[in-house]
Amino acid sequence: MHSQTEENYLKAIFKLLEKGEKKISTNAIASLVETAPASVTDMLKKLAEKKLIRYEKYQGVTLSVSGKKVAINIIRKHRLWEYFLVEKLGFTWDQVHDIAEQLEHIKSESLISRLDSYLGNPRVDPHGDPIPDEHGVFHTQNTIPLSVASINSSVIITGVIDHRPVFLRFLEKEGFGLGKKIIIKEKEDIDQSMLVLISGSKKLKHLSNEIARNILVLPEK
Amino acid sequence: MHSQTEENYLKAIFKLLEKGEKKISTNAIASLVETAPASVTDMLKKLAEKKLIRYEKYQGVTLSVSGKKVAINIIRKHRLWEYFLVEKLGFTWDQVHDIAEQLEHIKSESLISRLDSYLGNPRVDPHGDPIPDEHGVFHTQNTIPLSVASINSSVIITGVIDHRPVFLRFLEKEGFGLGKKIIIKEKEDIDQSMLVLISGSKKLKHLSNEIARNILVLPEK
DNA sequence: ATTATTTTTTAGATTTGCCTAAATTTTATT
DNA sequence: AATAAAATTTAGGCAAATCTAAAAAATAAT
Repeated sequence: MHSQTEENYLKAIFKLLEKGEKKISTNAIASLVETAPASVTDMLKKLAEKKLIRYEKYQGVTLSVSGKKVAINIIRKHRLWEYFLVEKLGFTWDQVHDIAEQLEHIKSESLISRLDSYLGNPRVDPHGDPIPDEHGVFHTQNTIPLSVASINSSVIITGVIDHRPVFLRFLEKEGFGLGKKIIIKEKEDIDQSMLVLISGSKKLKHLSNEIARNILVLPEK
Repeated sequence: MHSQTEENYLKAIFKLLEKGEKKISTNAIASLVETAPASVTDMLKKLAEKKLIRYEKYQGVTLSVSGKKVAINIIRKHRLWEYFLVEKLGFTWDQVHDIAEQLEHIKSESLISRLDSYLGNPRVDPHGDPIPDEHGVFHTQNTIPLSVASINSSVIITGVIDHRPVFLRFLEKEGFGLGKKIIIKEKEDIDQSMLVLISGSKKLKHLSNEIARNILVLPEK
């Protein structure tokens, strides 16, 4: 079995790989797991010995097949628990991250498989992030950042990039919850900010490009 | 905050106190937490410094008020999670201990209070053990071991003393689940074994005294 | 009341994960 | 290409929780 710490490192590496980078830097990992770079080096050696990552000094790391499996499983557990917390216990989407961060390390195959069925095998968590299935497969949709949606098009909010509670609460307050349908009415050349209409509502909302880039949407039809 | 290990020591001490002993021995704790006595001594010093226990060398330990509070809260969490695992996820009563042993250390007040309401504020866990309320109060019933129930009396099974999965599976297989009503038909002088009738069933079941002592019942009327 | 046994504690090490400071390597800049 | 800056690794240590072996204290047995 792997320690919680090992699992957190693998998850961090996976997230960095997912974000685009091919080779992952020590510093990037350090900032994700909130520890000193020197500690990361220690852990990388350990993970390499266990064949969970491929690692050569100064050259960055990548996940091995088994390391990737562990990482995906942690993400699966994290997202299933988040779904549980929101759908069954009534938490809001800005409150669940820290609790799921603990729950994701509970070790029991049968627990997760039962939880998955109990929840109805959800495909996405409360932030719209895909929940990998029991084989580690992500079923993703073709979403785009709201910032690149074309003018006059109609889109559905399916996720967020920024997961900070403060951002999530802002969206909630302004009516930009998951599943909401919006129409892009105007876009300023100067700063790429946009005026949008939330389906059902009367008044236009103004969104900076900074914010629009952090909202994922599915174009309609 | 306290470490998981500290929580486990406090829980162990609480359980020993609950079982009758006034002063708790190092060896008893060692066997409950499955560690060497020397390790227990180390931890006792640490817990005493934190004022969670009262400890004098060679004299055993007792819990302080704050230590007791921590212990009861861990037990509350353990039992609520066991209830969840059985009632919501469909586990059987012999499968939930090890998973709850992990879940009990998740730190979040709001999680437990929401879980408690979600489950309908249950009073007892799947083994019939009382679940302390949010103030740490146990609401107990006047149960007795089946072994001392009087002949021809009718009783309801409300709990078990032995929690080993092998014992629980035996009870389940023989039809002695929680809530079952049974009548004591005969009692052998020689070994105190008894013949009982499970309500609804036709044939008498034989129970050794050893087993009857590990079944808790509520006498009817 | 002495001796023997059991229990408990101390002493000294080990493992895991972390740290700071210094050294090394890589990358960027002139 | 040489130097400056940034990133990474090594070295040496620390804290938590554990262990074994040896010493000390408490309890039991003669």
